[in-house]
Amino acid sequence: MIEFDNNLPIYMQIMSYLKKQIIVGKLKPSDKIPSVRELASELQINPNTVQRTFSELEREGIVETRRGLGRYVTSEESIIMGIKKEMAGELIEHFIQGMQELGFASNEIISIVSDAVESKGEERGDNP
Amino acid sequence: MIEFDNNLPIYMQIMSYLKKQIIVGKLKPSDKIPSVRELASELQINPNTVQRTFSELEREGIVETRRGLGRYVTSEESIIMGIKKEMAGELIEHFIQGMQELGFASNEIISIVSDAVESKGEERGDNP
Amino acid sequence: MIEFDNNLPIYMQIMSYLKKQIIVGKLKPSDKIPSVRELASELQINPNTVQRTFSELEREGIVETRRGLGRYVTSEESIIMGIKKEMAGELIEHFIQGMQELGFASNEIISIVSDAVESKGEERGDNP
Amino acid sequence: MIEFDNNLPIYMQIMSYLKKQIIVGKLKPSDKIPSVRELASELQINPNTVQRTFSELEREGIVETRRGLGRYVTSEESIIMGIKKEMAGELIEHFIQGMQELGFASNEIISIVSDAVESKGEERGDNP
DNA sequence: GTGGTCTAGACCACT
DNA sequence: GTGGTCTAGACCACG
Repeated sequence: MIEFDNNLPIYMQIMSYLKKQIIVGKLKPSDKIPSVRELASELQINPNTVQRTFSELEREGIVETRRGLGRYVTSEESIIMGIKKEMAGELIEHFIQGMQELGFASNEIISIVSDAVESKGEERGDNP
Repeated sequence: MIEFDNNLPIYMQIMSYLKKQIIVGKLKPSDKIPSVRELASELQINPNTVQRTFSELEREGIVETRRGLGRYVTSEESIIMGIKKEMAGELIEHFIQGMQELGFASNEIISIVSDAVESKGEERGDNP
Repeated sequence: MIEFDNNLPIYMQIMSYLKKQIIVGKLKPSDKIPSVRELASELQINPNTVQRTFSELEREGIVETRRGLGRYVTSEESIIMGIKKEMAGELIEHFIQGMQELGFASNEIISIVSDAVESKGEERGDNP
Repeated sequence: MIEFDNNLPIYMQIMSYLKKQIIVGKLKPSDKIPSVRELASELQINPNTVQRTFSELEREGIVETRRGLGRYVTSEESIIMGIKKEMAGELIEHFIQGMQELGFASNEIISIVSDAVESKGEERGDNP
């Protein structure tokens, strides 16, 4: 289940949710993805909104439609790797540019990140 | 001059631009800030939009209006430090959560950031 | 093997494929055509889809069913000539109207077509 | 006013109509295009359908949205030339491939086109 | 005023 | 069953 954040369009939140599912391997290449109606009722949203999500994902080459059968995760792993790189690249770019604009020096940024991942890790028990 | 990104409200982009100016010290506490008309014509945007920017900044305590005199950056440095922390905190939170959702481990995140700040630094000649 | 274009119904793509086979003489009048099952497994599609293709072709008088024997290309050559004219007419009509709507003059259209058929011919070695 | 053809989605028909308007210069670079509501009421269709048309045109870089102001034809003429080439290229490709699959030889295709543009021209009085 | 999103519900073609 | 399109109407943020 997804918790929706009111500031971002729902269809984008589902897009990014599904992309992450694919990237971390919970949805594998050539897997069937839920139908529009299925996902809509599961997420308690309108089928049109789900439809839009899927259309966009298809435009990006991440899912493929087989007429009358349903939608499938693309079988081309290169595309999936591409999305991962793209999403990570955007995160990094946005983060570092933002920090530099706030006046943080390179070494400060690195040490802040180090501290943050450690405390995050502890939260999730990654750091026994 | 600001390059506007169409996905974000213009007034928010100006807000964050002005906040950064204050944080890095280009606008100092108690400095006068440009009038609505001035800024609007400089940025080629609707005065209403600038007006909204200022209202929001005022709501956050970052600028103060002195009737008949104009608007000024707050003189309370604690507020400015607060904004800096807040903006940095949001950046970090967003970044690390995003990277973890993409499946990156803590050490990967740190090394990616290290690489990125280095190459960024070189671009700008920070690393002689 | 046919490469399916997802934008057009599969049954129509097969229809047009079979019509062309007939027009160019690879399937001759009174030839037996493959059974539904055969064609379906050959093209890796649902038998229902093939069934539909055949029904439509039958409706147009292009194939005939002989009960218990199978389906055959019509023996009436006039029908075949008719299809050829019809398909060619549609192509031409669609093409010329489209080009004119794009603002191309008559002489431009002719010279573009001349250029195109020449380069196409070379590709296939028609122009030794 | 556009006459809608039931076989093609309305939003696509409007897209191609607007593209043609731009290509032939009835809509010029940087021209404002009608608002969603305007065009919807003019064409007697639902605003959502127009909205979709515009979104797609924007994705293709043909129109630009200025927040709160409206939509404008792109000012980059290179994009417009690109669409013209693309649309013409598709027409030609589709036409010639189709004719060749029907068994027409290169010289036949050329003479058929010549005949067709002449008669078309006469219809419209281009050939006094 | 503008565009962007969403819901609700319908119809259609395809497999 | 599947996806694709469309209508009707609503709400919101933006300028």
